Amino acid sequence: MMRLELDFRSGIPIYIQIVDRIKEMISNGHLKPGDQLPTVRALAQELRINFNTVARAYRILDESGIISTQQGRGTYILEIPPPEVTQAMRQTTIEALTERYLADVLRLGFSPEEVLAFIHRQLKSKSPLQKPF
Amino acid sequence: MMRLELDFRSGIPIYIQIVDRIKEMISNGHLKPGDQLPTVRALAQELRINFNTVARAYRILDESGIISTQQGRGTYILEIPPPEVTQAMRQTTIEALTERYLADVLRLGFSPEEVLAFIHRQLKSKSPLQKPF
DNA sequence: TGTATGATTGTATCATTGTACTAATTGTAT
DNA sequence: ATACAATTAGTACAATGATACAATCATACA
Repeated sequence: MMRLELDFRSGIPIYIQIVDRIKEMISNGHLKPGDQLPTVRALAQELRINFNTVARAYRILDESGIISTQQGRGTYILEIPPPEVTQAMRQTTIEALTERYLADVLRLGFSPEEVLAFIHRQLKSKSPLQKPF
Repeated sequence: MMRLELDFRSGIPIYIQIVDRIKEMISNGHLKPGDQLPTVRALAQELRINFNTVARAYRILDESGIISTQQGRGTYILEIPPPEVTQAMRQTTIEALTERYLADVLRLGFSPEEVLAFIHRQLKSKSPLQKPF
């Protein structure tokens, strides 16, 4: 149960209200990373609204990188790793990733030139930013 | 233990991700004909997903003639991966590998230039190129 | 050997989850 | 009133999970 109250007379769209309440609950610790949010249908029933409205709110939060919605699984509050962690990961991770990538690709029989060509090509048509859960 | 990582936020269905990773591992020799894959339950537990999702991936690979799943016995890489399959896989595999590598690395905050520099550096220290099995 | 039995494997089916698309409703300016 | 845009609802769908099942294997024992 989600103790989330709406004001239907405020003129503020419901999906915005949901977004704001959930942000609040994360800020004040009522929701913690890893917590599962109610399903769109469950929360919709609780609030007596259509589940698509909840889905819209969830989508906004997802695009903001606050939650992770996964079809068939549910929606979860995202872990937000502290900056120093990601910074420490940066160096070791890129080395490991590159090592592994090159090993795999060379093992496939591609030449270094081909690999570079691929990198260049895909770098040009790149849409950035997705995070693993 | 199966080095197989999923991205629950990519929007790409999990069963598709599993199919792709296994194709990759076959292409680059990490999996060889005759090798037994993890049981649907074992892999599911490792990935923290439902075993039916693994089963779905295995079924697709089975229908593609890449693996053989046998009720009560397990699933195995087929002895003779169809040539046209492996050949076609080679291309899609490098594309998938590259795309995933770049996504990972760019997410860490590296610029395309830095990535290219890294690649160049490691390619130099990586002496001869190997042939595909 | 042969067979009984329990464990382990993949399979089938349906429920539950979020998604996509479209239609209806509501608010607001003209 | 009308038109337009934003919001909400209806419907169909795709992905994942839960549960019960069938086939095979491993083991013990006669």
